[in-house]
Amino acid sequence: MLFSKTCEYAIRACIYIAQQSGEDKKVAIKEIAKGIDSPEHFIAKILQNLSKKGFINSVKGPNGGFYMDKKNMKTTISDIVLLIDGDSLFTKCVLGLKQCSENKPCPLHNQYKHTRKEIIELFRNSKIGQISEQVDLNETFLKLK
Amino acid sequence: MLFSKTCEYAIRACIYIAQQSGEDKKVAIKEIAKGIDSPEHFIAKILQNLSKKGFINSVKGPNGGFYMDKKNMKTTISDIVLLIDGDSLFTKCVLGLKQCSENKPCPLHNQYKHTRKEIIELFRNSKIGQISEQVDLNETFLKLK
DNA sequence: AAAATAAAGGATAAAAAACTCTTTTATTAA
DNA sequence: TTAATAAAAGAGTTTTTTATCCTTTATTTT
Ligand code: FES
Ligand code: FES
Repeated sequence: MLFSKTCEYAIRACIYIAQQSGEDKKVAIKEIAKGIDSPEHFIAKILQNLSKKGFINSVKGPNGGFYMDKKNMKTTISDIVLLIDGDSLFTKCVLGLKQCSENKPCPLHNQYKHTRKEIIELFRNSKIGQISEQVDLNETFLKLK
Repeated sequence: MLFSKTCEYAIRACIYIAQQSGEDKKVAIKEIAKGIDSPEHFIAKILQNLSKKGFINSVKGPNGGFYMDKKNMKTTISDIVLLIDGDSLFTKCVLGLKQCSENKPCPLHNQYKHTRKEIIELFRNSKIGQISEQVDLNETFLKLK
């Protein structure tokens, strides 16, 4: 498993919010939970955190909810992963050595470093705004029926 | 994190046993724990499991311990991962959708599938026997200092 | 045969991750 | 200005992962 459950939900939620909302249209927790098929109270906590860190925007009260402004549309998958799971996936030794380095590499280091670089690039190049468009076109999905 | 802690220890332990042991020379739990810098009682449990599944060989009593026969030298990292962590890393959706498929792909599926293939290949092509030789030559390491 | 050794097995404990519930605060609309 | 709404905040529970301890079994050496 690359990501924690929390991180999976966070990414799906961000994409959903980007796709469903606008400055005027907001989406409520309940709708998000349904839209990405996640536990309602759990995603609530995650959204709270994303909001506090400024990754998504929120408004309380009637007609309130979550939305994503232009700036936040540029957030990358990498940004979200770093916020939720930290940089372990990107920097830590795949076999759990205290640190990953070229001097004292683990037996998988030399092959794995290339794959890891690819992973990092992939997530760095994936912007929420652009991804949400694919979902909008029904090319990709955030939950299964 | 790609692997569970259990899986990291299991891989390191297998490589250590392959490198240190032979049909006549066996290594004890204590030495293994030191050699790969893992909790002694925890690695004991893991070795028990690896032994039961036939991934490593063991002998009880004085001068007993763990070793690895010719056949087990051919075990791959992939085999160990499948035993300990199951196939989630290789088959499950990276964003946690109920299933990963081409029909209903998640937003990361199309790029990620190539990376995943690389990961799978990398681990399938890494044989314990061959890896242990690198460690023997001090080219790669199982613990830091 | 007895004592010593080392893994196997089983039960438990601590920590982290996943998930839930209840109360409070901000905002809006009636 | 009151009632309703929806997120924020905080506390709590459950489950899984990580780790430890103790007893039993097998083997070997004395
Ligand atoms: S040292 Fe293990 S991945 Fe770099
Ligand atoms: S559907 Fe998500 S990785 Fe294939």
